[in-house]
Amino acid sequence: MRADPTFPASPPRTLATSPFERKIAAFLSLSDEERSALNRLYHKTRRVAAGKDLIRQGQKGQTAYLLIDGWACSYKLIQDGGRQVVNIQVPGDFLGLRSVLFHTADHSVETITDTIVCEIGTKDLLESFATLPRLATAILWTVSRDEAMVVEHLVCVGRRSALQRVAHFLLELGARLSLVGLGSQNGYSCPLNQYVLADTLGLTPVHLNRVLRRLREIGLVTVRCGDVVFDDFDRLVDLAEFDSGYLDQSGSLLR
Amino acid sequence: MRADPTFPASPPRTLATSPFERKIAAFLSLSDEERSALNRLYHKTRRVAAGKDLIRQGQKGQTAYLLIDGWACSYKLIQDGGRQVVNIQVPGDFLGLRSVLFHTADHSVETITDTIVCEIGTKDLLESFATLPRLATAILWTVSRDEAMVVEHLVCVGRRSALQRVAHFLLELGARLSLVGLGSQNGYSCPLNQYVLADTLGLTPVHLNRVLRRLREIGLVTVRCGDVVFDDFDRLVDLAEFDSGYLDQSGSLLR
DNA sequence: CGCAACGTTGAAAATCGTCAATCGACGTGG
DNA sequence: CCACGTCGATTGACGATTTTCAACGTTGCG
Repeated sequence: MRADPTFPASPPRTLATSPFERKIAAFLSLSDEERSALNRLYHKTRRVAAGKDLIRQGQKGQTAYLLIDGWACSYKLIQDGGRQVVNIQVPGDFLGLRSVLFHTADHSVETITDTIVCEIGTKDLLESFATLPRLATAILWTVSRDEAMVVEHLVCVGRRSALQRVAHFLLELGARLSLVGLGSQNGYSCPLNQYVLADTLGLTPVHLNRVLRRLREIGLVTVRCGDVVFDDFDRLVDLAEFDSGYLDQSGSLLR
Repeated sequence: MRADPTFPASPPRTLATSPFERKIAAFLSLSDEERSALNRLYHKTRRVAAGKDLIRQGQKGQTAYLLIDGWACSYKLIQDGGRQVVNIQVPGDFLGLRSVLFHTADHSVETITDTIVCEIGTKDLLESFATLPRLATAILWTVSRDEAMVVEHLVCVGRRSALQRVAHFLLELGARLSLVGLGSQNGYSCPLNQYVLADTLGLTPVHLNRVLRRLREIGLVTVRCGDVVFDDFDRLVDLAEFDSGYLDQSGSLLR
């Protein structure tokens, strides 16, 4: 196992108790008061089956969620029936946070596996800004980080070949999962089927399948049966021109 | 001039004095106290020549700016020397706001025309959250709206044909310019050359040129000599499947 | 004049999508 | 138990889109 700054080998060690605290631990640490106020924002915890729309594009007055366990994806529909998956969400990520300030949801969120989610009281959240400005900053950081990920996704789809795109995506997902202890440089468990991957990467399922085959044949990565196995991590990073700088925001402005 | 909700015919009438106030006027109106606190955040106003990098990817401790006059674009470089333009900025837009909370800038911002920009004291901005929570909400809204635009851009590049992509982009830009009184359903003045357009839309300049020719030949839109002229607005909206819902956030949660 | 930036075009090649079909795994109802 | 349908993965053949390479025209400017 090499010490590569582009890929954290182990999850950060923190004593954070909630998923959100864990997520922002690299950015700032909350006071006890902020911590307890935060816990009051978590409402019902719900189990949601795989393949359900949690948030529906065009829906008014939506709620936001925190993803506790399982996988989800956010996507936008287009008129011909296709869709573009904007982001894959893994445990610790917010769902629908971006458009809490919008009247109607501008995207949908669908569960990919069975999940456990936690409702966020968005009105409480906004009102808590008055007493907890550092919380406001933390939320702003979260939204900014999400945007950074979408931007990198855009770069991938706009300017990389299909081969690089797929490689880059698999590496990025691995890096994100490593941050929460669900992946390593060897690989990770991944419940995404080829249709979701294709919708994410702006490819057709058929072409994605061929690209995956090629990546497997040249000995870089194997995606099969719900597992991603990095056969040659270094060469894969090289091919994808992967640099996790936009993910690794540790040591930020505030502490 | 038809009354089409997808394209505001005239800019909103407000008495807002600063570009940022004008921008968020549809979302919330600020008190006098908030207004004056906001004005204290505006530092030096600078003139910047066309073609300069205002923010450079990888730079540490960057400043954010408000674009007062002129055009700019934010982009990310890729290793082979190419780039992906993430967004075009027009008067009233922020530059570099997304990564104020990041140690190093994750993207670059380049001026396209001669511009006038205004430095934002980002530390003051974050500190002002303590006394002005509504300002925090407004900033969060701004970042969320920017993200919504990037998401729509991603959908364009990932799932639309080159023809639709170009048409959609020209319409979106028109809608944004209309909001600040710089465009209409007839068209607008546009200083973007074909290289910038190509880098924005994930196409080669050569192919972009052919697409523009086709759009002109079928009588939809003419892009020439720094002007965009909508020859058949309705058919263009139809082709692009354009729906400005993600831009028009008027009537939001707060007032 | 000569150079540089931008726009334009043609021809050939590579990439990617579409259509159609097959295969295996899995669950469900008869 | 088995037939059947569904879902996801896979492959081939073909066609469309997009890129690449190369060249040329125009404009503006030192």
